[in-house]
Amino acid sequence: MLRLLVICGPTASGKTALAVEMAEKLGGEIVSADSQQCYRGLDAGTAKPTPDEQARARHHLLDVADPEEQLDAARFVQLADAAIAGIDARGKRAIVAGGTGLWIRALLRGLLDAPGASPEFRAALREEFDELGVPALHQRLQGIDPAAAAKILPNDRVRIERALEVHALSGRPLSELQREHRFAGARYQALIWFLDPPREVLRERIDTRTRKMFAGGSLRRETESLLERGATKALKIIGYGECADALRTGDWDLAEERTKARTRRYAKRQRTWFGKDAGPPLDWPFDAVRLCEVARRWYEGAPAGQER
RNA sequence: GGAGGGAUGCCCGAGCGGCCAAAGGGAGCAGACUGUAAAUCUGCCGGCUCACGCCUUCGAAGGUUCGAAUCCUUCUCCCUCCA
Repeated sequence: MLRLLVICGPTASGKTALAVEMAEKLGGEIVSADSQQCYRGLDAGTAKPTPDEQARARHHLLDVADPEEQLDAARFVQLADAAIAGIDARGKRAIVAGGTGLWIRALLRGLLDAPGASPEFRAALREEFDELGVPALHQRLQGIDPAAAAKILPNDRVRIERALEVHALSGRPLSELQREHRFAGARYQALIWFLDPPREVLRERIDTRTRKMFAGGSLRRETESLLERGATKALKIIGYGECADALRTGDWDLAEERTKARTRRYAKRQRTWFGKDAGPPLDWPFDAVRLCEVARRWYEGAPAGQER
């Protein structure tokens, strides 16, 4: 089984910088596991690796879709698998770096075998339940897949719709598929580094980054371009929606503050996720030189468990 | 100088005699997560307590009342209008 180094952690924790450094020192290429950096045209707002960073180390899965397209976890796994295979074939080392917990989990453990999202099915559901409300959807799920309904809260529209969709398209209840799958099988041998800076440090880094984001003109240009193209889905991404608001209201300070706050909450969710999935975080501050040695040994076949 | 309006929990803001430790929002804290995941959703959020509960809060000090964030008096500060 192929060996990978996975660098995860909350946004602004320094994943990119560490990944680039490791790639340079170890002869590696980076596979981005980021659900927003994969879109073209979203650079400043997603803190995508800069051209300079991309020149220092080869990156994969950046700019592989347009913002109006939907790149989901399953598609990500396909693309990442292909990228990793390519890296291996070139005799290089694959470094996965990113903050999208579900995507990393999916890459490492696979997703259950179920049909993909069906826009038609979702649209029909929306139409039918527009008036009735989300709890009514939950009621329906209760009748179809009680086990799934028990685990999904009555207002969680996204999950309820998905559970209904899986059943409607595959004929099997989602809860049953989940019971069989359980993320049980490993697809790669992964050395996982969870970057988790102290709260105050992360906050400061988020503030600084957001300030620069708004001070430079790129975020604004990118947002304007999204608005022109009607790529409204991208306005859900942290920073872009706030920027679009500011373009309308002129209140840039508010937009910046909101972006900072939203980023903080996002970072918290990431911490919660990785705290569970990735185990204890790396000591902070980390020693890149030592980590480099650790990674080298890992790629050379050191047994799991001795990677620290 | 005169006439009004206002001061509420970290912030904004509702409440205008009991059902008020005080709606709602924000921030903060914790958590869930199997093809939307930077999404979606949940809980906590004055103090003490595992809890029944107890204690201290609605600018300050007095007062009315069985009972006050809510009514009255004085004081402090803020805003608007007239001079």
